Amino acid sequence: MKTFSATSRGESGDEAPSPPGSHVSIKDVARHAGVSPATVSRVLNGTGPVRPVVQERVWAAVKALGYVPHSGARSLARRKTDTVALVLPELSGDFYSQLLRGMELAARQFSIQLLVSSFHGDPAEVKRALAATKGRVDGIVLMWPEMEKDGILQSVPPGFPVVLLGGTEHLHHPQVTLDNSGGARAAVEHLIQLGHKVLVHLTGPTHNWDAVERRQAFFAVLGQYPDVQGLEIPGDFTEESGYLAATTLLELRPRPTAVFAGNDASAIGLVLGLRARGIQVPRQVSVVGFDDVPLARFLTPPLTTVGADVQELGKVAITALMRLRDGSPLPRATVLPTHLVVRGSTAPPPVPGEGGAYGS
Amino acid sequence: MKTFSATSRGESGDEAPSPPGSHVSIKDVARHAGVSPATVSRVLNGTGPVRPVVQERVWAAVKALGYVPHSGARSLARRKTDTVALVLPELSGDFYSQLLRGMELAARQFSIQLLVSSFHGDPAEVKRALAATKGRVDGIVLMWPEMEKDGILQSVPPGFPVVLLGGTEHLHHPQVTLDNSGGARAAVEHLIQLGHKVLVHLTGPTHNWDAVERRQAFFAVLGQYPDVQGLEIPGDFTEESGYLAATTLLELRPRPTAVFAGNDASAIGLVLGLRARGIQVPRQVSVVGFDDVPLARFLTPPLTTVGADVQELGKVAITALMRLRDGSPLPRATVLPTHLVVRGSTAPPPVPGEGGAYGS
DNA sequence: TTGTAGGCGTTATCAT
DNA sequence: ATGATAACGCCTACAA
Repeated sequence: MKTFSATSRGESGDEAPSPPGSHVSIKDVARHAGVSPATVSRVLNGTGPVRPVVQERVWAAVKALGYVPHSGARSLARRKTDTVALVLPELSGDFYSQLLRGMELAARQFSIQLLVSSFHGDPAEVKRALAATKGRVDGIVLMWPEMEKDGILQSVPPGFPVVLLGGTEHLHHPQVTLDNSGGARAAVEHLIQLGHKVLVHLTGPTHNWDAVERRQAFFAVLGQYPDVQGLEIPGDFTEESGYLAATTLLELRPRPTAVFAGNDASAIGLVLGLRARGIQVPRQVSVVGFDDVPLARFLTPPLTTVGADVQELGKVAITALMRLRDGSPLPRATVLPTHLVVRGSTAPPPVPGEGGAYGS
Repeated sequence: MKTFSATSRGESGDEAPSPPGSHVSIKDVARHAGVSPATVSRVLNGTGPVRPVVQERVWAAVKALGYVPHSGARSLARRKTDTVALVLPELSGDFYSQLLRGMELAARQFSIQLLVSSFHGDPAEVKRALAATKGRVDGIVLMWPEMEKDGILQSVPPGFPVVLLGGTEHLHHPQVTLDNSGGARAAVEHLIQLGHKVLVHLTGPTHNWDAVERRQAFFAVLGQYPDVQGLEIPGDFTEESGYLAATTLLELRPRPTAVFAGNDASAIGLVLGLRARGIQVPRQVSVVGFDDVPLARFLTPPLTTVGADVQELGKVAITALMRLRDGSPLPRATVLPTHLVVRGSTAPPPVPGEGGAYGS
């Protein structure tokens, strides 16, 4: 039941000072200021020469009418939207949360807007999302961690600015990624340095690019240490798969004393599963994760893991996209560093005879 | 140095089958199909009658040229963008993460896009963000937890669909909120039921609406229990303020045995601060938070707190906005339930003489 | 320095 | 059933 008196303009400062129902356009401003729409456009955009007196009049009209430019029309005319699309697997979770924050920060710097969408692993959704961005954005940041591509980028015309986020090596677009290999190597070498001789890798999904890179690095490092044995247990990055892996782990022979999990979620699940079976971490089994989620430091014991500046990742992605848009030269790939965070879930292997060994 | 052979169409299925550099419009499709743009528009939108034969021809042309509609132009012509703006205080953090997820889920249902921005407490940013949405969106979800308003909504014309998220009672727009009062009441009553006689409320920022509501509820409940005493310590929702509050708490006389913190972050800080001073939770002091962040259950002891379905909050906000847009009747306010989650950080007060009391 | 006119890519109203 | 034509709101040569 909202009502407006005709004289309510500027009453509480809470609403626009314009008469209700009116959609004021640049023409209205022009008329009110006694000039042409072109002139209004010029003073609004600071383009072209306009006499100071006229500028005053235009601004006055703008304020009086509460005029706000129609960005849609503006975009159409300028062929530039000042908006970029973010097409991500998910929006929730620590990782995406940080990523979004970084992107938002960068977006503010470049004065652009963010159009977000997530596809939850569904290729059809990706295509839909990408198609929906046509004519709405100046560029796209796409994160597609799956290995298969098959025409994901159909609807985006060649030459349109696209930056790939995360490990999708297969498309001809610049990409920004985290150093999965380096991080994984550091993690595995840390375990080896501690003296572990039988390591297990709790893998991520086989079709996930990050998971594949981490797994490859795991075995690559082991290849350099002939006296160290490497096994693997299939997982899928979920906490549950980690929990279940605990059972599998205990049946393995020779008995692993350390696990490099594909990510923190599964590492946490593993720790929980191990504890449920009476196995102590890190006394009997060491565990290292990947991601350094906020929760990692609150776990008991605090989780040793591989961290990265995800916020920075987001910033870099946006910056790269803006470069692309502006036609600046751009490296085909940008790899951001990862670093090992040693906390409490890793320790030297139990010494035989001192009761550290588990099982019968 | 990207190059395209003229015959690369449909080669890898990775790019659009159209010749490079071309921006195909509805006119191109029309020409290719030997019809008028109007007809193409009709078959694309399923509006108006078109002979099946012609439809076939049009679709063929669409596919052949890899045509994708220009949503910008579409929006301008239809005066409908199928996009809504989300103007939030932050994008990162558990709360906003969940909120975003809920909104994204609902957005998918309504086939709309999400334009997001955050303002980090800066009123100027809010105004900028809101102005930037003009002509880009069909509606706005605004979360403005601060008490002051002063023309935040200047740039949005009266009658434009806006839904307020969280406690901002002052604007003439429908709002969707969580039941702060109910949750706070439940928390305080839980402590009283446990037998506590001296309670402390660790407050949030004085200018924050949620904080104010929770504080009011705290004292409202105490008003009903003459034998229970209530004190307050100023905080600001940060973990640090909670940590510092521990010191203040220990100096209070009479000695409080239970604390109702304004949110989880400060509750966690408090628990940490208490522990650093050798005070045991919950044996010596009980603590209850608000929000039920994921971390709460991993704390030692697990935090008793007030939870809510934040994802649902997001869904409801979007749904409300869509209703508004479609002119459906809408309640002025929708309050979503909160619920107490009893975990390990609350217990009966220490019995004097049994060594539970702290301090000298 | 300023105005006029055409166009951005679609949709919608009228004729035909 | 289909095709001109006029918006939608703004920008930008081109003229004046």
